[in-house]
Amino acid sequence: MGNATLRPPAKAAAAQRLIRAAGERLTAPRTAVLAVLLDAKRALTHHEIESALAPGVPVDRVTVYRVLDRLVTLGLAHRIPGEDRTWRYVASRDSSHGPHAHFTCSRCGKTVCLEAVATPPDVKVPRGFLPQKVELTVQGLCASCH
Amino acid sequence: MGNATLRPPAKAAAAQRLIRAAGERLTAPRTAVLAVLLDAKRALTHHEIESALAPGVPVDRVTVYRVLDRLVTLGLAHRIPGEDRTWRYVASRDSSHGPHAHFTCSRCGKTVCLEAVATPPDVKVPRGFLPQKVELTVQGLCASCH
DNA sequence: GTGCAGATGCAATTCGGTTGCGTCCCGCTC
DNA sequence: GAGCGGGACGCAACCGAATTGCATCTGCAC
Ligand SMILES: [Mn+2]
Ligand SMILES: [Mn+2]
Ligand SMILES: [Zn+2]
Ligand SMILES: [Zn+2]
Repeated sequence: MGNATLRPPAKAAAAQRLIRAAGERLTAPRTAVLAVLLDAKRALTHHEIESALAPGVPVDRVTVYRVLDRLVTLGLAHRIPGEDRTWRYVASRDSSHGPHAHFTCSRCGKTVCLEAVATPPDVKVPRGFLPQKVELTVQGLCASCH
Repeated sequence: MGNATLRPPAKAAAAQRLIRAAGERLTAPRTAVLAVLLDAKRALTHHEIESALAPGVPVDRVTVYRVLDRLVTLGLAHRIPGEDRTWRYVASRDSSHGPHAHFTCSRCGKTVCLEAVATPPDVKVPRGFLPQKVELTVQGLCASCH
């Protein structure tokens, strides 16, 4: 009825579909958190996710952490370690495209996926070492910070 | 006179030379911390550095943090962000060789420089973004963990 | 509708790192 | 070799992201 609710965004339905498809129990916190991620144009911190959630159903901080962990495990999201010691989360748009680089603005912290830049799959490691995952992060200034 | 002191290691003299050469005031904490780094064969956490220091002159935790910051600023050491949200520090062996990749064991946390692997200098970023530093980290299992 | 494994909420805790501030001491000057 | 001044140090308090323990609740298979 024309109410002014800004959250949850239209992505809620998509979120539900993805969670179901992953064979997970469908809960309000999961739907809400994933919807926020699907709606975002950049990587979000736990804190940013929490406040994007606030107006609707309140979700406990710890639950947000646990939901995010779960989404990452399921491959529905990935998380990026930050220079500022906080994780940032992004919905994994398309499970078909591989691991990629990320850019973080050292001034405002804004973090985005560089989907065009694949991480090198062929790094040479010392004898006996078993490489599993390659992380490629670019620090610098974003468009609005320089 | 033949006492069994294990610390500071023989690298103390080298540490003093480097600190002097950087135009810095020579203090016991600085010498001790840098000597530990010069003696290490892998990247060390703040905690590891602190305990490597312990038997000799006790140095305050906070001082260790400040000394490490300073060494990094001076280019005498570099630090590596970890998946476990802790920095690891390495003496910068040779100021002449550029930025390189790192390997971190996801089981034991052991971190080493992959000096042979240079970080790609040419990453393509979105319009208006200014890249400044590229971080290339390989996660996996070290020789003694798999 | 019932039962239960799994999910949530809440409070307390951990832990790497930082800040404020009074005291100390390195290295320069005379 | 004393005197001095600014930087370095030690100590205690603090911060914030993330984790843990546990009681309660709930999605969903039956
Ligand atoms: Mn990404
Ligand atoms: Mn290195
Ligand atoms: Zn920015
Ligand atoms: Zn290992």
